[in-house]
Amino acid sequence: MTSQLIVQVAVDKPLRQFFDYAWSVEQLGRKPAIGQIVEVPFGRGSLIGVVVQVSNHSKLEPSKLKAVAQLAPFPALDKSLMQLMAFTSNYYIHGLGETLLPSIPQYWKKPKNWLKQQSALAEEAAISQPLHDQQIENGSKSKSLKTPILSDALNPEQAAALKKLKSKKQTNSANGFSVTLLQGRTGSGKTAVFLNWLASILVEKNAQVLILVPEINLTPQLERSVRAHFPSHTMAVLHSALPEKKRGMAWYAAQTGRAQIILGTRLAVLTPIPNLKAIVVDEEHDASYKQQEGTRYSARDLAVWRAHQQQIAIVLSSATPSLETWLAVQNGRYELIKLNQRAQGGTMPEVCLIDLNDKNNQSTSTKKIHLSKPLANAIDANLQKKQQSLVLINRRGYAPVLSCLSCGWLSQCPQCSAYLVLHKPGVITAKPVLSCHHCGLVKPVPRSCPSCGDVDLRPIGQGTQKIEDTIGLAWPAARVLRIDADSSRRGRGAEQMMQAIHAGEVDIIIGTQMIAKGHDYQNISLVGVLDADARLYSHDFRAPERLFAQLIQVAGRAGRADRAESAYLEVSPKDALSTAANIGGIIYIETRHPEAAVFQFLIQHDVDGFLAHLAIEREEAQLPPFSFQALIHAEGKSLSKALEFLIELKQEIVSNLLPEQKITIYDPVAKSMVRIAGSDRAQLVIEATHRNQLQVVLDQIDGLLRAQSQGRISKKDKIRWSIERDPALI
DNA sequence: AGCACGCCGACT
DNA sequence: GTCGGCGTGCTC
Repeated sequence: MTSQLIVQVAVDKPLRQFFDYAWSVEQLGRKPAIGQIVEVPFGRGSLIGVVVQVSNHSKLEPSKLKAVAQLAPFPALDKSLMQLMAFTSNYYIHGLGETLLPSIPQYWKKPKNWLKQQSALAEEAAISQPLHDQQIENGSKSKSLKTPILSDALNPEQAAALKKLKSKKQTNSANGFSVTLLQGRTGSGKTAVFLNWLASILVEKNAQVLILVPEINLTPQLERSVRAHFPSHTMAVLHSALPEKKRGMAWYAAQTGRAQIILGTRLAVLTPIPNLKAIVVDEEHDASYKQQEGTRYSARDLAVWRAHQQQIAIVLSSATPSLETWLAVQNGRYELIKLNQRAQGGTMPEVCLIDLNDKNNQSTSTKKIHLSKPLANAIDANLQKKQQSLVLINRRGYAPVLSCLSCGWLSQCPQCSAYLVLHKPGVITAKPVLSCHHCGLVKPVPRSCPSCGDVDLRPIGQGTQKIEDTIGLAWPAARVLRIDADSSRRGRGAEQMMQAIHAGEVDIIIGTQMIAKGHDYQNISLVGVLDADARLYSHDFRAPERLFAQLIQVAGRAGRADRAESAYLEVSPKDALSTAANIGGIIYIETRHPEAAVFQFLIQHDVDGFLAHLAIEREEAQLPPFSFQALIHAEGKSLSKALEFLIELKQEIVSNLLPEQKITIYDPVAKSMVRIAGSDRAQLVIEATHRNQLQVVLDQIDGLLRAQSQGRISKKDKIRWSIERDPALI
């Protein structure tokens, strides 16, 4: 006689409890296993859940117990993935079910897709087959297929880096965990180094490797080079823009070990990869590794945790490392491998600051009113040389900081290292106010500059909205292409635009910061950055770090070596000399604060100098990574209700706080973008000096909030709340 | 989170 | 007289 088997199942509901179900081995044809994906009856319908515990008894009356209805047609999620999920759930204070289930592709949450036999699924698995198979199928040998880049194709610096990475495996054979920062400027060949390293790991039978990339629009390019490097390996690509079935099949290929290389965006870090042997996080500093909904995890941080837990090596790659990673190197927790040369021998672009305070730089032409004189002249010259120019503009979405046009004064918070943000009348009070998003200070808007007395105070970033329209008018003969975030996000449009750019069908490209990412613009010799100040002076203390990374990236685009050839082709011999002098490209940055550290280090291309500078600033201000933060978000019908909710919460937390807990709880503040989709949003910043103390307090807060809520909506005033640990944006 | 049950207002 | 508001409680 078989004893009654009970499983506990996690479901995708904002409940902390699991649900008990009976498991019939006869009916289901399999023994219960933790990690098994199941269909269970729930209420009047049914749900997909994951088994998180197996036992032989339930506290529930047997009559209330229902039975597991069906099993997903693949193995249970492996133990180490379940541990990763448990960690993620605990660390980010989000239910296990709400962490587990969103990580499973939609396709597999539809039991009608479970009917297929495993053999049929294996055939459909979305993996790119080894190239020799495709050749046999097609009956043709493609000449366009690149041979893998072998280590002897690397320059000496790359070869040394590769050797160092490979040696890690032997020296740490007992303890396979290591984190290595692969730091090198754009074009230094980081990709070739880590792909060759992965190749050495894939020599092991059945080994799987994970490559994380920031955005979808970056993937096609890297995907191509990964394919080219691994002609005889299977690969699965995972990102959220994939059609449902494709994503399901790619996930299946990873989960069943069929895919040797898993390439994906942040969500791929939560993919089951049973034989994972190495991880690469490309562009590790990139903010898109941060999930901004549901379980708000950092894929980079989870990747490091996963590598540690599985005792494997992880490589973080970046030209401009995050301060967190850079400091971990300084502390000796991570290792560093640096690439300094430009792999293809190009030179670095010159960075030129245009001081907007200087009257000589201000535009004289009415047509080019939005552009400084030096930049307008440079574009003129570039057009004559038949070279492409890229103009980066700023987009709305940055909360305006108040600035004095005559002396450069900025509305800084007297008690924080953040800037006060200008709120329009009616948002916080009837009058416009300045408010600090860190500590909650609210001040009236000064009538004149507190520093020099001038009355010409203006929000930074004002007046750049229409630049897109007017720049086309300034050069009527030029072929102007606009690229915005939306169009570049959609794979097709972006690809076509890139082709047009590469084909030389475009003279001036206008776009937001988004366009600086990922793509190579091989013919661009001039980059203009308009209104960089709006991204420098922000209520968010990480703004300078992001701006620096973006500008370095932009500079990298302008300085690619290949461009030199095409420049020679199109320019007469006489001009060739001046063009040649210009080969590294030029990047012009318009600013009223040329003295800012960001720009000064940028001129020198001094990434480490900038990071060292940042580290000192952050330590002095006791900001992350020298402290640990969390946000409590609140969203309700009115700002006052949302603020009131957080004020009460703060009082409760403070009264529950133990004296030894070194926790700072700031006053609730309105969010930069207060109103979204008809509800007002506010937030509360919590800061701790120790990670563990933050964990304890956040667990307390979670308990407190759940006690007075239904799901994630408070009973009183129906405030929707959420907790965000290690926020990337404040 | 859904979804049902349940007790008070303006209405085909 | 009912249709329907959303407050409270449950889901194995």
